[in-house]
Amino acid sequence: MERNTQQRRAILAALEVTKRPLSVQEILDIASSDCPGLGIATVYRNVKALLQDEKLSPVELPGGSVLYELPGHHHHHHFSCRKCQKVYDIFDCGLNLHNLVPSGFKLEEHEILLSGVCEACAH
Amino acid sequence: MERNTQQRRAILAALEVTKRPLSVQEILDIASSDCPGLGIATVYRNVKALLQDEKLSPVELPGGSVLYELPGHHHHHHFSCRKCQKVYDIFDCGLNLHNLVPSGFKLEEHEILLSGVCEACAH
DNA sequence: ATACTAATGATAATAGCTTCTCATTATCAA
DNA sequence: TTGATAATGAGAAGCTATTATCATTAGTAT
Repeated sequence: MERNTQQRRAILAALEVTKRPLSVQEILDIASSDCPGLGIATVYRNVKALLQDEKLSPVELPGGSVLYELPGHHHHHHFSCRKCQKVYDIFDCGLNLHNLVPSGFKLEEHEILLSGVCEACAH
Repeated sequence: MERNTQQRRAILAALEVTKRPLSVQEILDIASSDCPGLGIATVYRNVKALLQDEKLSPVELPGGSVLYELPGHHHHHHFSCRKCQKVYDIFDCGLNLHNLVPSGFKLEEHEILLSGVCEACAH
């Protein structure tokens, strides 16, 4: 059976309170204030379990880092700050790219990654 | 001084012939037919040097893999095949996303990554 | 052709991140 | 409460990608 531990509650609380995608290390740092002594292995274990239960969504960034956020949002994009490395959710999606970022944010670059099946593999 | 070795020629030839972004491992595999015995360390060394000389451009994918392609193209996007994992260049960019992919290709997903400076860091 | 030395190939070492191990702790059904 | 055991923390181990080491090879100026 699955136990409702202090550690798991602190991890979920960190994600709920922060409202943006977090790395494993960020989850550890934030949840540690609720739960002193929290170990990195426990964060990894819980993140893995939460992903399998679909209580957490991965956000994969170019460069290799993976962040996690609570699911339930509909389609949205992400804004990555060049200076602080934080990643913010962007909900509006009219594809006028400059309108996507919140006021005060400066959009400098964007990347579009398309995926699907290429011609050679379509058969 | 910089020497024009058989290995470097084979590495550049692999990128010229293939006309799509390649991973270090793919470069090794393809260039090995021109240059049997080619070592992975040599590919890393040459890729690093070519990047510094801006004779090669990195293509960073969500999930962490980094591919390399010859520069000189103007702004373009990439199409990643779900089945064969190959990445193709997409040159047309009208932002009608379905028009971006070549005929015969099936567009299933796209990701947009915006980046810049967030409000908190703008000051 | 020769000498100098940059570049190479094989492999050891490193780095960063993630998972495993295991003794201990804490949750929860009864 | 208590007993069974899932979950934890600490650190070892594993993994993957990249870089360093070093004896040997090969490009280049002469």
